[in-house]
Amino acid sequence: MASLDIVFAALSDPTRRAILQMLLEDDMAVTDVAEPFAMSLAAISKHLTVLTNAGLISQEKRGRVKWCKLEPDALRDASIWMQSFGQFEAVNLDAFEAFLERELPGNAE
Amino acid sequence: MASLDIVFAALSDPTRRAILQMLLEDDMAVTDVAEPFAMSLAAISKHLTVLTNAGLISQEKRGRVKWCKLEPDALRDASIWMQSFGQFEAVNLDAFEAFLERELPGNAE
DNA sequence: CGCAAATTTAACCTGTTGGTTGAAAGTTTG
DNA sequence: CAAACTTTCAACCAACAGGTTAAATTTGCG
Repeated sequence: MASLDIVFAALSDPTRRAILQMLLEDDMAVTDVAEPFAMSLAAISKHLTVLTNAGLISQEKRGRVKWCKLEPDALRDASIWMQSFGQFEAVNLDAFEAFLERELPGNAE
Repeated sequence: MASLDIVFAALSDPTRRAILQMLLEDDMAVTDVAEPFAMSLAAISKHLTVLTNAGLISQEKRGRVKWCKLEPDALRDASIWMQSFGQFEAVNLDAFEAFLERELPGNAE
């Protein structure tokens, strides 16, 4: 399990967060991940390595294409760490309630 | 409002996360924040600047002592960003439910 | 086979991070 | 006032991050 250090550092780059958002939609090949960005394939390849080391994505090579897949479990530790901040949770009640309504229809409230 | 870049980068250092945890207990002077750590006061001062720039703490000088105070609102954006990961939320249901039970007794479920 | 495609590696550059030490600045107190 | 205390500033350093380009690697295909 990647440490919080590694996970938060991986999340601190906007390119990498954008990549994660893209992978929410679907698994993607490296070349397709790189397409929207104004930087070299090599740079994107490095970003993908960082995300992989953080456990935020996994990569599977099929043929000459390497597919990138979101691994959302890695966010759990980071989120749990945040939740340890009791004072914070009170602030964020609205977001949590919205989440609950969406995720557990007819259960919350 | 500090960007996600800055907030996540601030959270990626274990010394800074430890400082935040300490400030959960109570506001603290810079010297007292530094006491448990095996590094110079100047280094801690820099860490506190990073946390301040991220909006995670505030500092108020009273006399010759500068008091550090947790500002948990800054974590909200980061948390909301994480919540945009639908697949992640499903994984984290237990933690969210535990939070709800603790925070909204008699309301959830 | 031989070329094209997909991705990584290597070498390099620049800027930033996290730490150091020593001096400086502002504040309190004897 | 002078000494002590709290904190920051300045200069420096080693290590790392994020980008580049060019070459290498692996795989698919006519």
